[in-house]
Amino acid sequence: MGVSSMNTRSRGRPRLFDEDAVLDELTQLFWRKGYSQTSMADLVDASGVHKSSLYSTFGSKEELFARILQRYLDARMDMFSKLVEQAGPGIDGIHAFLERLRGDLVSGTGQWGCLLVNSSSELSGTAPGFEGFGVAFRQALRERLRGLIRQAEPGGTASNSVTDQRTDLFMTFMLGLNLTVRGGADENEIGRVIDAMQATIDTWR
Amino acid sequence: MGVSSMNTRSRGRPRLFDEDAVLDELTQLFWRKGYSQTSMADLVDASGVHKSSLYSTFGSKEELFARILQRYLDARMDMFSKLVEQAGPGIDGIHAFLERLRGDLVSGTGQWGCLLVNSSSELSGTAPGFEGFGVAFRQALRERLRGLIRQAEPGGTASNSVTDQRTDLFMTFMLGLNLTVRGGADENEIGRVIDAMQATIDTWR
DNA sequence: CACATTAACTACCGCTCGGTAGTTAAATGT
DNA sequence: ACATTTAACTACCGAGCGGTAGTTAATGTG
Repeated sequence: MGVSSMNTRSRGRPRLFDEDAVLDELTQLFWRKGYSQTSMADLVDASGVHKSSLYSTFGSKEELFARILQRYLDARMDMFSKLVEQAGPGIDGIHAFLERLRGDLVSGTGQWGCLLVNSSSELSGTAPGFEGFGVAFRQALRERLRGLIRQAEPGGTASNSVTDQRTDLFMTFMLGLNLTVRGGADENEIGRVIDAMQATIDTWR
Repeated sequence: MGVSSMNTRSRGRPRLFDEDAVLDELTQLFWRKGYSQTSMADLVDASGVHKSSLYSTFGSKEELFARILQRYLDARMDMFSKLVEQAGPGIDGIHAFLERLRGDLVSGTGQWGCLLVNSSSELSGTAPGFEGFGVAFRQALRERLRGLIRQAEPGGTASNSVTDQRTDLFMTFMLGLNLTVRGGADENEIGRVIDAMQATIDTWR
């Protein structure tokens, strides 16, 4: 048993593309255009991977999208967890959290909103197998946001029910903000909306 | 010139279908399934009107949808204007407004969210000719909500900037609420979200 | 080397999509 | 009665859709 046993590659011809890099590319397409407006031909063009390779690697378009959604969910929840960590304690932590978002929403992929939010809206009422996912994603998001709000009350001054209410309000605000951004709001409108929430959060002191 | 001159029908063969009734029917389809997931075949089946009649009456699918969107916008803004009237003055008026919504969102067409919100999310980043519509619709909605919030401050106790901030917050909340509803939230989750907003509004007294 | 395994690549399939030409039917105008 | 106008209805089109069979090209294994 030499070191070569560690370096065991899979048997046949090796992949010419990096799976993660391709998934990143395809994620952006679905994110920007939505599920049903993105064709397999689009995915082929964007990735440079031939169609049958996509199918043999990821299965059907629906399976591919399900995997991309899960991947995106994991990444986004990790990101939120870290943002909550970095936010710091106290009401100022929530302020910092929101200010961090402000910069991300006006350019780049931020303009497309959140893939989970968009998909939860698009797939409702049509897609089989995606019904429960909107509920699940909001639960995951709520957990993180509850952590953010909870650590803003170091002395335990707020009751659980107050924390829960603030969490629900904050999450609903986050959803609405994402929708505003995706709906084509300019930097001014986005700024005003965030300012409005910051003012409300300030009353929690 | 007898009375018959008042009863002047158009020259050719009369329509067998009622245009408004058909538009109502098609609106529900687009509302539930979204624009791109609704095919012309779906529209034919739902309306009972033959395909070429739909085309000769409404033009292309895109034109038909644009008309339905405008129609829906007008109807919804009328509805909101009336809801604001009925709400009455004071903070209790806003409470009443929200309570009125609570019942509408748990069943029937309310479960599908708002066609304008859904479409503003779906059409962003793909649809040509629909870019500015999300901004326009949020402006129209904001005007109504500003009226609601303004009439809750009879003594002029709040400055314009405070009114504007509350309006932005309330509108963002409304968008998030619609998204939550369309995302498959049950009556409990919807109730909690509305409760959270009611609590915030109560601090405006 | 032959062989098994896996991926790249080509070519194609059946179906649905949005859209339209052409014909028949029902009303009005002269 | 006859022409005109408008709508209902039939039949069809080219393009794009998601998906697949079959072949060629690399790799590891014996």
